[in-house]
Amino acid sequence: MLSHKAKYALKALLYLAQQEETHISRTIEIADAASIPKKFLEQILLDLKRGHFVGSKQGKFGGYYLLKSKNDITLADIHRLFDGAIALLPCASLNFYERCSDCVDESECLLRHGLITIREETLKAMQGITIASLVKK
Amino acid sequence: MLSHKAKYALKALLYLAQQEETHISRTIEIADAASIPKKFLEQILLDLKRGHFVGSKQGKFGGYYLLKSKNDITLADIHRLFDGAIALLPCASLNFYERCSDCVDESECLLRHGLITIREETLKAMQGITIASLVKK
DNA sequence: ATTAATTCTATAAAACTAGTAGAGTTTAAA
DNA sequence: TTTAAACTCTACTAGTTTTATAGAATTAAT
Repeated sequence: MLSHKAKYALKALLYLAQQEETHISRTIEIADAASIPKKFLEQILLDLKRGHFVGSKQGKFGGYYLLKSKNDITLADIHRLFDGAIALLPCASLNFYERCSDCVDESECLLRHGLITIREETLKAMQGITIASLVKK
Repeated sequence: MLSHKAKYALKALLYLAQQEETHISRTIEIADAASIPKKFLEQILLDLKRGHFVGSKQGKFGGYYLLKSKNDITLADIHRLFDGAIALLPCASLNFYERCSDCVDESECLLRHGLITIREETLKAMQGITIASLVKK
């Protein structure tokens, strides 16, 4: 399941993607339009900025705008940024790999093989969903 | 990501699936073989019993055994029993449907459509992984 | 009776989540 | 140069969930 943070991030990105290219959106504007607590959204937008998905302009008349193309922001990207690994266990993860403490021999683990298959399929599906594809629907 | 409970449940089921059909496994035996805290495993096995995946025999020489065929226990089943919805948001879930409190018009939600697609693909993949398929690898 | 097992309920510590608070910084414009 | 409006940053908190642990009750075989 997605955290609220990830869900709010996606809603915010969808909002930004629907504005004109040159438009700069204030936090409060996004928060109101997408029903997101403003102070919470502030943190989320900063995370999205640190992830180089959005850019910001500070000061009066400042705000946020899409930095990456909406075709290049995938569900997988946002999941990883806010909720971490796509895989069901760290030992089956590409970007968040970690060994299981209770694992004797990883290469012999029956579970891991299946979970890697799942990760491959889920990742492919999640990379197929972009902000652009969501807006078009 | 899977909870430890779900992971332990899968490891326990894999252990049971590798025993002879008539064999009854004690909790401590499974716990030792699969490196699972015994008292924690007790709860998990009870959950699996209530979910009709395993059966039990009480008293001396009692223990647990597979109730369902290992071909009929899927990763999706275990995920749902211990970790709930397969979908990334409750509004995109089949078995754990719930409306988003911040949603104005669900049929208009851009996010939901994409998440339903993901759920369909993930579910199909997870239903393809059975205890039997994991043991065979 | 005794032993060995499951079953049940309660508890507790740690981690995580969701959200809030408030001070600081930056920028545009009057 | 002052003011207003915005982003930026750090800390905090309340609540929930997770991961167990403890111990008593029940069941069944010998």
